[in-house]
Amino acid sequence: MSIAKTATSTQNHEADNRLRQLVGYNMKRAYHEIQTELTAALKPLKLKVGSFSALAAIADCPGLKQSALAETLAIEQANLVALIDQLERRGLIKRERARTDRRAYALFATADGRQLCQRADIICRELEARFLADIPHSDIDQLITCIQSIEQRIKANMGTVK
Amino acid sequence: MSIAKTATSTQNHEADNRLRQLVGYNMKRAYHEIQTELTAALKPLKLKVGSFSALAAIADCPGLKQSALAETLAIEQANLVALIDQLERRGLIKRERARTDRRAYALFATADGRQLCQRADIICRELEARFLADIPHSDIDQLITCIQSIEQRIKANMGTVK
DNA sequence: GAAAAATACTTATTTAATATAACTATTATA
DNA sequence: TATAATAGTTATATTAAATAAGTATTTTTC
Repeated sequence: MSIAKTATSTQNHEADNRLRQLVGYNMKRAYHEIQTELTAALKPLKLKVGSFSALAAIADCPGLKQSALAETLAIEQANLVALIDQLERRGLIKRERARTDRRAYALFATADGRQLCQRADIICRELEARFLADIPHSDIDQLITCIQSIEQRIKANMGTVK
Repeated sequence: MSIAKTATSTQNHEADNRLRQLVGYNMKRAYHEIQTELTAALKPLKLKVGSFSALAAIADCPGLKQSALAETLAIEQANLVALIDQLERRGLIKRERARTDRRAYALFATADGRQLCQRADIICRELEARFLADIPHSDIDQLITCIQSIEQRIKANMGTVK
């Protein structure tokens, strides 16, 4: 008599064994955890992952235009507007009409914006340092390189093919 | 005269240099690409990333209960209901009242469900194989291990602290 | 130089994933 | 037996992300 491999007998543990072999599934799960922690950590600054990303890019690239920012962060221009609006309302950035192109806005972080960005950046780094503790720097660099190369490969190879 | 480091002079490229040093940011960007491709690849099977995950877990763990599935996939029970409903309506899985606990449902994949799961699984693997080509298997294993350990570290260390 | 096309941003709307809260039925606990 | 906890459901809210259409301006084309 064959014993069915039921949930009870397998203790239901590791029902996602198959999925765990996929890079995508693991990345989704890990990022979800990171995102949850990061969102909580940035809350005191009234920043979210998205608004911090935008602020950091603007602070690091004064005069950046909205369209370029959207491209950099891979978000739709349309979705950027509210984000930028909020940052501007809080006095963290300002919009200036681009001199060469009156359609466009050049974005600049204010002193307040740069300062808050710096604080947020430290929070992010410290958060990551906490859960990356014990992992050698070289491994982390390698991890980042690997993840970036996956992103690049998909953007380059996919879509073009089938 | 100091030349301001404006977007024009920096070509706006790499405004996310700072963010690129963060594991989380890179993971978000990479996963977004993966998810887009995977969603498209599964579309012919009328499966999404979420429904495939649920189907695979059920197929691999016959008799799994909904609550256990939700825990495994780290999604809310409430959000699982519609997912399971759809899979059941399509005849890919069936719900059976657990004999020992009439509150609970034991979930089983049907023959159709197992077959579709198999096809979807192949699609996922082939997709990943395409963008992981050139990366040695050992590196991929290491990558997955690293990502999983990050997930585990966060779940273990965070929340408990501060 | 004028018409047409493209670009930058905005607005409004939709979709999808996720989170939360309250409810019923059943089981476990005190 | 009363109480609390669990499994599933329903309804709702929040959020991120995608889409489509509109205005102003610039670029291209004839």
